[in-house]
Amino acid sequence: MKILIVDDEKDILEFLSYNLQKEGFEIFTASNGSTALKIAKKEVPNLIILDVMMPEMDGIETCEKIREIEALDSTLILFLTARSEEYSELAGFSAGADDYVTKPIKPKLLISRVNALLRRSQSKKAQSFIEIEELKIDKDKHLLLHKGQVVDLARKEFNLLYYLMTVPAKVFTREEIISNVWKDTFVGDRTIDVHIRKIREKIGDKYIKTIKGVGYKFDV
Amino acid sequence: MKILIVDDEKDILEFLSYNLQKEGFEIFTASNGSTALKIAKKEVPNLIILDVMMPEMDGIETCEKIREIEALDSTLILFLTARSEEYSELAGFSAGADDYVTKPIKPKLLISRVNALLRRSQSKKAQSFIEIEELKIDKDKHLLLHKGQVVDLARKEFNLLYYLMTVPAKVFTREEIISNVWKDTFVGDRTIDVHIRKIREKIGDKYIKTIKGVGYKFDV
DNA sequence: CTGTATGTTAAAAAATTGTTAACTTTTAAT
DNA sequence: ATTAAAAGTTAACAATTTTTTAACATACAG
Repeated sequence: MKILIVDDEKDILEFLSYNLQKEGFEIFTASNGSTALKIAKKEVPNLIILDVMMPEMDGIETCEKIREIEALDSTLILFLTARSEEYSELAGFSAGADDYVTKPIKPKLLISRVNALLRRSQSKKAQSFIEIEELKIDKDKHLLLHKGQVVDLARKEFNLLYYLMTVPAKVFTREEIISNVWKDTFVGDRTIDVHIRKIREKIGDKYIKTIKGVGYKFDV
Repeated sequence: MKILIVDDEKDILEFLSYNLQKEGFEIFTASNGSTALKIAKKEVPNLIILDVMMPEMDGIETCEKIREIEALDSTLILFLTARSEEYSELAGFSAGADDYVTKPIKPKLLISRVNALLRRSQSKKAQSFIEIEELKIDKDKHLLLHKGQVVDLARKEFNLLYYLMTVPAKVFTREEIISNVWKDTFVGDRTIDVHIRKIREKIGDKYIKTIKGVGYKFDV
């Protein structure tokens, strides 16, 4: 794994190089934005650690330039910021950063963040919504759209439908449904049926199918 | 751009004033921490350059006091340190500094760092407001406009609304809200409800939606 | 047909949120 | 430093919605 570290302060470059090299990463360094761009183009690192604060071309600007280079499309960018800013305010994210660490840098924390980032990039980023035919269900927004119309579902109804939709066409037994949607509370079988009915009332009968003697499945 | 320079040595004050004035900044000076606080409160400078080593109230202490003043929330602080300290040990960052420069001061370096800092704060400012339909909320100005009219929100109300608006349509759980708006103080669920109610009183019911069993979301 | 599984309904029970007012803390002004 | 005003928090309870159950109806496989 190649990591490019960009900072105008030699102390920090050495400090980070030392700590990351110890972890077995291949380290490149640059002390300003334009050098960083050159090295990045040549080496195509997996991760670039960028100091936000640099004279001339600062981290944000460098980040934006990097994001314009197609070859560096899957390169991760981690920012070093001086003071902890609120996540949602951090300008770096809009410039295309993937994570940030605040100074003063604790080597252990940095290393775990670097590893987490690289691990995460291996697996695809999970989408928060599932879209099947005329139905779109979004867990983050807790929103169900049916033919573009918002459908109001209570929490259990929502969770149940979402669960069925996670694996379309698979039949879920009531047992599976209870242990996944209700977790550790016990409910009778009829309870599930009632919820299914309420969902059907709201989105129509065609989506949820009953497999007699087995359970329910979401299917189109 | 207003810059407040704080140092107990007159020579340095003059030296820095001269160099920064030449760059077109509006300069204020103070020779000790308590004077600095008074001037800072009155002038609300964009940047404060603080000498770490001062008799009585030192730079670190002054910095902490400044950080407690809400009006100076977006004021940047740059430290002057006498000798290069081990980077990871620099106490200034934990006190809320944004950057530091080591003595002896090279005017060119200082100016480029000052410019980099101010540029950063500008780009932060550029994305400090969110506008959705008839609502415009500006974090820096702590200002909410509803149909072009100013709406007075208390601080917590403001922060809560701003937080919800950062990701429109996403449902935030009370847990998320508490850890982001209240940070590390514990409050009961009812407290959030009360704040939500007060916001609704001021901007109407249509914007903040309750997702029963989940949380609240901002949606149009 | 018959027995079992599922559908349906309404009502009870439980959970969640809304609201008010009292109280505490913070902030700003003197 | 004192004090008044504003902001923030909480408890108590009301209102609302969700969830569950029980009872009974219906469907369907064999």
